[in-house]
Amino acid sequence: MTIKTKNTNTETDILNAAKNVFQRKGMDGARMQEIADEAGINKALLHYYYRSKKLLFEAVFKNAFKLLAPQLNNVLNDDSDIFEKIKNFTDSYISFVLKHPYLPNFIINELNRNPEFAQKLTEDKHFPSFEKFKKQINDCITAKIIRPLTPEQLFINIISLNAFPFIAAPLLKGLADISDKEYNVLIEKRKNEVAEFIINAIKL
Amino acid sequence: MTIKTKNTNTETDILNAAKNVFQRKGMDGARMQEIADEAGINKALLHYYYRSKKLLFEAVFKNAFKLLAPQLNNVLNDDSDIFEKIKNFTDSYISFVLKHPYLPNFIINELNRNPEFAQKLTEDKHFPSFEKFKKQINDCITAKIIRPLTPEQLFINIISLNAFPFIAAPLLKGLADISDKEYNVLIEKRKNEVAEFIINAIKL
DNA sequence: AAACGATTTAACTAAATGGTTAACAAAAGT
DNA sequence: ACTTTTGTTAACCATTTAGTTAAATCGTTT
Repeated sequence: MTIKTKNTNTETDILNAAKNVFQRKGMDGARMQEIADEAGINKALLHYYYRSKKLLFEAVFKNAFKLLAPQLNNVLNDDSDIFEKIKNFTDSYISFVLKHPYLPNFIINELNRNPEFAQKLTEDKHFPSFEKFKKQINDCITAKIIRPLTPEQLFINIISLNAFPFIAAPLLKGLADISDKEYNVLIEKRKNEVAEFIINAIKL
Repeated sequence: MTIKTKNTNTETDILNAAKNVFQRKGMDGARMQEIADEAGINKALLHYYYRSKKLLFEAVFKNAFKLLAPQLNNVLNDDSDIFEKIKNFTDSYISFVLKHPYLPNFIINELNRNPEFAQKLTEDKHFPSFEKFKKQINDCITAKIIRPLTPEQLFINIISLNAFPFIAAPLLKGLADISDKEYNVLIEKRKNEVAEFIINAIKL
């Protein structure tokens, strides 16, 4: 068994550098030279590992989505009851994004600029399915545990309340006149408050 | 009084073309040639009216924000009582974005890529102020009309629920397995449902 | 030591891109 | 009428950019 540490390292170094640059600047704003610099290698080696900018970008994007998908599955495919699920999801999602601050914006952004991407994603075997969540919500409504509303709307609301504060951070900070430090405190509190908010909105 | 129709038309033609291209492709993805084509003029004329890509972009961005600001003022600086305000805002905001689908994503996006922009915006005289809303919410809490929560969190929730479904449309369509047509129907329903959702969440 | 893969260097290409120039046309001012 | 200003164009320029190539170096394996 040969030690291919050096080999493997550069490859992930590149991927990591590319992630940083792409997430900061987007596909169009990113420069191959900048990625090479950030990875501590030269531009030729980039093309040695990933033939083109497009392929490198796709690798980064797939990686990013692979990271996000399990988070979404916390709400779509999890066995806990609806209120627990909402609590768990908000807490874990906010923790997750605090660790990967550029990720949601990156994904949403490139998905907007490239809607065929979304199409391709859904065709993937590992793409989260909506069915289980749909059934759970409809069952809760029948059992009069929550107010009647379509699963789709509830899902959109849950994701909106959790994801938007990160995506629109600069705007919201400006509008609500909050400093960076205060904003972080506020986000931290949302781990509980968002769940409460949603539960109050739907509980019967 | 001379008729400067021709003059004025090309200038706004450019601004309009630039708006379309910038909102579709972003600052980095947009090409001056494409803007010129869309405006039906020569590239040199772009630089005649707006000296550089940067200046043209800033003109487009300011215009976009000027369009959005009054919407935000519907929630921040309006005299109606809190429940009416929420209903009015969701209805009018959703109608507004249906007319300008690319606008929220454009603003949030470029604000993320360029956080100094946000700083500059807040310094503008016409930038919405948060004070009135803050007082209103705190008064409602004291009067036991709504549950206790900070005005900032409520504000973030309101904006999130209204704006995110547009910004993340491709992702949400994919996740909840909704066609474009169905999604529009769903958005239309949100004009009422989002307001209900929020009011249920906060009403005592 | 030969062979191999990983990596660097450095020069290069071809296309795209933002921006300029100079000349021309059309209005407006005199 | 003619001069000045404003609007518009085609051709051009300088720079940037993704991507290539070919030769050299270095480390590991055989």
